[in-house]
Amino acid sequence: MMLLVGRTMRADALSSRRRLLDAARELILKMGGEPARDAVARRAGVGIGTLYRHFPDQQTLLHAVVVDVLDRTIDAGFAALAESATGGEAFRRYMHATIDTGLGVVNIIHPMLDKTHWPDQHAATREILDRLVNAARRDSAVDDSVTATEITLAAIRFCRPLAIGLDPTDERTIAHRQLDCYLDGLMMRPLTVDRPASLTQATTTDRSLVVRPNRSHSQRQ
Amino acid sequence: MMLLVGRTMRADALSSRRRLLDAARELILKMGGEPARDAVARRAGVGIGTLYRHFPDQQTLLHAVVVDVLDRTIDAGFAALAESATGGEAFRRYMHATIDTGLGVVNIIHPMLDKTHWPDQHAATREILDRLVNAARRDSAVDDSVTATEITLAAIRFCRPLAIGLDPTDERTIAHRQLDCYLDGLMMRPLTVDRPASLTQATTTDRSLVVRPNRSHSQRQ
DNA sequence: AGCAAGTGGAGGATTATACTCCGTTTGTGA
DNA sequence: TCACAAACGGAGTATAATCCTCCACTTGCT
Repeated sequence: MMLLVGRTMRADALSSRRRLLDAARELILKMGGEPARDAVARRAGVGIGTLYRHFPDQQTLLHAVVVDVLDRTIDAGFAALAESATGGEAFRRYMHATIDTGLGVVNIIHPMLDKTHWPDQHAATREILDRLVNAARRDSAVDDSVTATEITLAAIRFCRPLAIGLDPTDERTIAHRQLDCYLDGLMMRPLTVDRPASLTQATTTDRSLVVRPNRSHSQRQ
Repeated sequence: MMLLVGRTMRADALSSRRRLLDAARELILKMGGEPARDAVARRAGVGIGTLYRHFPDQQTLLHAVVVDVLDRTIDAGFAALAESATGGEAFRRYMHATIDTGLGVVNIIHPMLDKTHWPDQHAATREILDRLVNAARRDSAVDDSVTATEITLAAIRFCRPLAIGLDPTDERTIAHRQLDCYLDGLMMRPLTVDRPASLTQATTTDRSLVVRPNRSHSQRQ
């Protein structure tokens, strides 16, 4: 009767669970809030009854989505740390992975859950992020003004769909390309001025760059 | 009986209209789709009856939102072109303005409107964007691979709220800061490699930079 | 083959949204 | 200041979406 997660689960149940978690995550990222249960089941391609058996209430579903996303992101974080040559590369790799895992969903869901927690995953995610930021700092890929919070906010931004009806492939391509530009900008931060003179005037040969963290934003408007 | 837009309108009606347009725009950006009429009125702080008097149906409302946003963006575009010293500066300024005007709403709404158009505003917006991109290219602030389409997609990304319950001020600050990083990355694109060697290794003095448009994205996973 | 485990979806209860109507309030011009 | 058209607000009803249960049917596993 009771549905146990793990090896004891039947194959089709496992597949249903996966589809439901994916569907829920995608809908939350799209809508920016709690998705309709029917919509989750429809998108997952399973019956509504199946959804209710796996996740008796919304809390259970949202909690499972968070744990799933965090687990997958943690894996990606370890892989990035283990397989990258530099701190900057690991950091960049991790950020791209967060688009695919949908990490941003955690921050969107968080305020909707009352007193339900996931201490292990939360601590692990936080620790990995800190390690990645520290590694990137150590290699001078980013300067000390780049914080874990800033990174988290970027992850949320880039994992949300644009809501203009793009197919998933295009959506993904665009997000990764935009993230790359963002990271380029973030990683050049310590050396940038409003813009390097070499970029605005092709004539000059002066490449001395001034440290100025806040750049053009302060001069806007 | 009929509500005419313009000088003939009473002051309170004009104010209601403004509040309604702002509320609708914000909700569309937040939800990524058609907002509930009641929600629009509630957020605008006006009665539901007032909404229906101003905009008898959803089409009328959405159309008005688009025209309003485009008009304000066009103004910002002219200001950016007129008051900026370089093409790159004008371009950057315009992009920041699109966050404040909420330009991205146009692309979100577009597919919902059947056969209703706004030819003047559309043409003007397109022309200004082209002029800005061309000006930026002319000044070598961006290379030729940067297209109007890419810019439009970025505008959509950065004008959407993060959906994590931030207050409007923080939301705005974060968006502008993230956009700045993105633009830094975009504008350095022609000169970047995976990352300039000077950033990853403090030791080297070699600043010769190789042209490679696609950079790190291609090497990701 | 057999059966526990799992699925799907009809259907009734509940809740949200759409829209109208009319009594009350308010801006404006004389 | 007054008078009145213009505009406002929101109660109330119709309609639609969403929630959730229940059980007959299907399927993976031993």
